[in-house]
Amino acid sequence: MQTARWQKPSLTIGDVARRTGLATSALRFYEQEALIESLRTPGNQRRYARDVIRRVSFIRAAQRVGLTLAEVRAMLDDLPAGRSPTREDWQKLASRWKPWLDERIAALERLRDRLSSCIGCGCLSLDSCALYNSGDAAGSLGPGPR
Amino acid sequence: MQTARWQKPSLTIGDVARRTGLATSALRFYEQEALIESLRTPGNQRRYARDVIRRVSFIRAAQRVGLTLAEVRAMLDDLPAGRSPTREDWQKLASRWKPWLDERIAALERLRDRLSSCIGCGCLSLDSCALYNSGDAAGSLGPGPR
DNA sequence: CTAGAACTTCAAGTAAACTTGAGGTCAAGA
DNA sequence: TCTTGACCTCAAGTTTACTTGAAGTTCTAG
Repeated sequence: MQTARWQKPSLTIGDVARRTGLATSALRFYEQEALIESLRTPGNQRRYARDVIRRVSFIRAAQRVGLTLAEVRAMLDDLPAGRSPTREDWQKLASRWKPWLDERIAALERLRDRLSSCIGCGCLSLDSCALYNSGDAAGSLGPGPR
Repeated sequence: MQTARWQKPSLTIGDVARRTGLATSALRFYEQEALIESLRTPGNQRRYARDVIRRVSFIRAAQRVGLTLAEVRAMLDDLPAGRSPTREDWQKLASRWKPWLDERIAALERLRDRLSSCIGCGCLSLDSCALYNSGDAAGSLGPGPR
């Protein structure tokens, strides 16, 4: 077990795992994918700044709403590498991604509302139902795996 | 090319592919996964009822908002196999899935609003920012691939 | 100083959702 | 009838997002 004896900004990978709820293997994977960073001790063990916990939380939150890690990386690349992000950095990130988020929210609401309206309308054949007859058909997700 | 000479409810796999925007391989895969059904010609080729197009559209809409195929199958299993779905069938399906959809919509809105509020709040360190300090950390997605 | 928990790398495995390819059959217009 | 595009099956490949395992190293409490 790691005790918090050092006041230096150096969390072990186990500390970060415990605080974020992720497995250490996932954190190593994220680092490999350039989503997070770490310093090394003389003995080659990873040490993380506290920032990383917030960064990981953000990654998970974004993933949970359907962004891929590649998309998350694209988002995080809008933030500066060395320094703390400024308001302008966030402005850029947010304006870039708000339309995407809005679109996704709208799609979800459409599905939900269609489901509900199908209950209300009492259509038995469903031929004229809004749920079905709505240009949602095409492969707007593209090919490949999800 | 298939001409629409028969008025029978029998679309070829190519017809369905064209109308839904999916690849034929995807349709075969869906059938293998028991998401859709087909009849066979004497020559062993698939023939689909028109229903399948709406069913596929539904599957894609649900997938687009983040449901896995397993979840979609669970949804569709709420609908009867042989007969057309009644209002009660839809009622059951909708009441089952509305909370899930509501939760997902809320999560997306949270992410969007946090992003926006971060712009407005002008926090440079982001230590006290709502975006970061909000019990979103834990692995609520569970282990395994996405 | 030493036991053992925690860490290291690297290779390989896994699940989901398909796609691709090989090798062959079916069907409809010229 | 023949040709050719559309269809068939089955096996293997692909991507994403990780996990698991082996084999070895580091760190720290006792």
